[in-house]
Formats: sequence, structure tokens, C-alpha cells
Amino acid sequence: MPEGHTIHALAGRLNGAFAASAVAVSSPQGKFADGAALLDGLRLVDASAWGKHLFAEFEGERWLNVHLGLIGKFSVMAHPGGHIPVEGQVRLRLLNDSWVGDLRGPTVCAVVTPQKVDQIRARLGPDPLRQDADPDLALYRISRSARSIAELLMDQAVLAGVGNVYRCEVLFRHRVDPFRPGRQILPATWRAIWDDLVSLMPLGVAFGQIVTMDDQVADAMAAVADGSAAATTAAVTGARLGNRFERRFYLYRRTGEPCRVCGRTVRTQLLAGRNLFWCGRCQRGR
DNA sequence: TAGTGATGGCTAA
DNA sequence: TAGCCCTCACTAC
Repeated sequence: MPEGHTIHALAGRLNGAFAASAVAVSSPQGKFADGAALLDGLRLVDASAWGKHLFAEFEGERWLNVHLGLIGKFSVMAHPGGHIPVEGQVRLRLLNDSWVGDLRGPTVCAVVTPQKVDQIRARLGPDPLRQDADPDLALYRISRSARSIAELLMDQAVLAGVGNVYRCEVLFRHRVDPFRPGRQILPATWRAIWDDLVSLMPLGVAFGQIVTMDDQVADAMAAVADGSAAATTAAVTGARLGNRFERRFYLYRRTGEPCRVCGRTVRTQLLAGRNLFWCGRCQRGR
């Protein structure tokens, strides 16, 4: 489920398991053998996320850059010691005395220089999950574009970390017509969308699932406020996440079903190669 | 049990 | 625009 929240949660898990320790790095599959050799035995300084990119800094200014793409998985689990069997195509394995991290099916897995890290970050838009994000930079790009707001929200150079689910759901939450050109989006509308993402996406990180429906959002926020989320602990121990809330959205993958607000049939259309879902009645004129 | 689509994005053409 | 990565939940049979 790799939208940005997944990668931020992953960075946290990697830090919890490996930070400040020397890590045995290998490539059981063999495709990353050269890169693994460059990192093997080095100490992990810090892992962080920017949008859907993961950056893990090792000592000696060597950075691991991972992008999960659509089907990639990176599992981080506690292990009892001894031999840990390899299952499937493990591109990268991180290992210390207590933890094992197995990466499968990524689009990107590379050792890069600090300069390259800067280069990748420079081409990404602001990430609602980062403190240093500047929403005005995204607005600048949106307000000068004739492309639809639905396309712009998915363009990682405009906004980093949002994928198809958050895109569909946040446009509905603000009743914005997904086909409206960026240049016709009011700054106040953009600001409301941004602020909403800043509220919603940390819930995705905390619970390991995308939560966008008002009732679930309220429950999730209450759980975070009283400290009972405990998702970080669950993540580090390898417990299964994403089961706390029923998987339920306003629109995403609900083609043909009634809109939960007005009852009109949820529509879908391929836009820039991805399925867009929207309500033709609720999302008009904004 | 086999088949399919997907919460991406890079790269070659 | 199509292929690649080659996982995993879900569906149809």
C-alpha cells in the first residue's frame, strides 16, 4: 500500500530496528549484489522519507534510495537468531542480531551520493508529512497549470506522497471537481486540501492504513490523542497493521455504488493511466 | 487453483 | 506509449 504514509512508517520501523547499529547488507536475489557490498557492515545513521522515496543514510555518506513502486514490499521483523530463510525475490536484506528487513519487488533500489539525494528531493513537490514542507510551492505549480487538479495531485513534482486513494478521497472531502484545471483552483481551496492532508496522512502512518471517512477519522484522532494508537510498537514487532479500521472509503473503488452523501452512482474513468473515482453531483463547481 | 488488478514511476522507444 | 518490477489480496472457476 505504498502511498507516502507507508514510506514514512517504514522509515520509522527501519530506525527502530537498525539505527546506530552495524547492519549486514546482502542481496539474496543477486540483482543488488554490488550495492549491497557497498553498504555491508556499515552503521545506519538515519532513515527518512520524502513522498514515496525512502532514503537511508549509512556512515561514510552512502545513501540507500528505495522506491517501492506499485508492488514493492519492505518487511521489517524481529527474528530469534540463526538462519532466516529467504522467501520470494528478496532484492535487499538488512540484518542485525535482532531484526531482519527484506525488500521485494521495488522499482528503485540503489546506493547514491548525497548529491544525488539532493537531486531527487529537488524534483519532488512538498510532502504533507514533512515539517519542512511548503504548500505554496505546490500552489504555485497548480495555479499555473491547465492540467486537471486530479492529475496535479498525483504528480510527485507538484505534491509528494499522495497517491490514487488520498487523491480521490481528498477531492471528494472538499467537493472539488477532479477535472477542474489547476489554474481555476482557488488558493483557499488548495489550502483546505493541504491542511486536510496534513491531518489525514499522519493517521495513515500511525495506523498503517488510509483513513478518510469522517467517523473513522474522528476515532483515529481520538486514539492518537489518548495515546492508544500504539501502531509504532506493533509495526516494529511485525504485527499486522491496517486492521484497526474497516476498509471503507467515500469513493475509492466504489464504481457503480451509490455516493455515501447524495446517493448518485459513483463514476470512474481512466485519467493519466490511473482510475479516477468521483461523484458527479457532489463534486461540481469547485 | 489460476487469473487479475493495483495504493507507481522509471526507462526505452 | 509499453515494458518492467514480480507482490499480494481478491475473484472466478
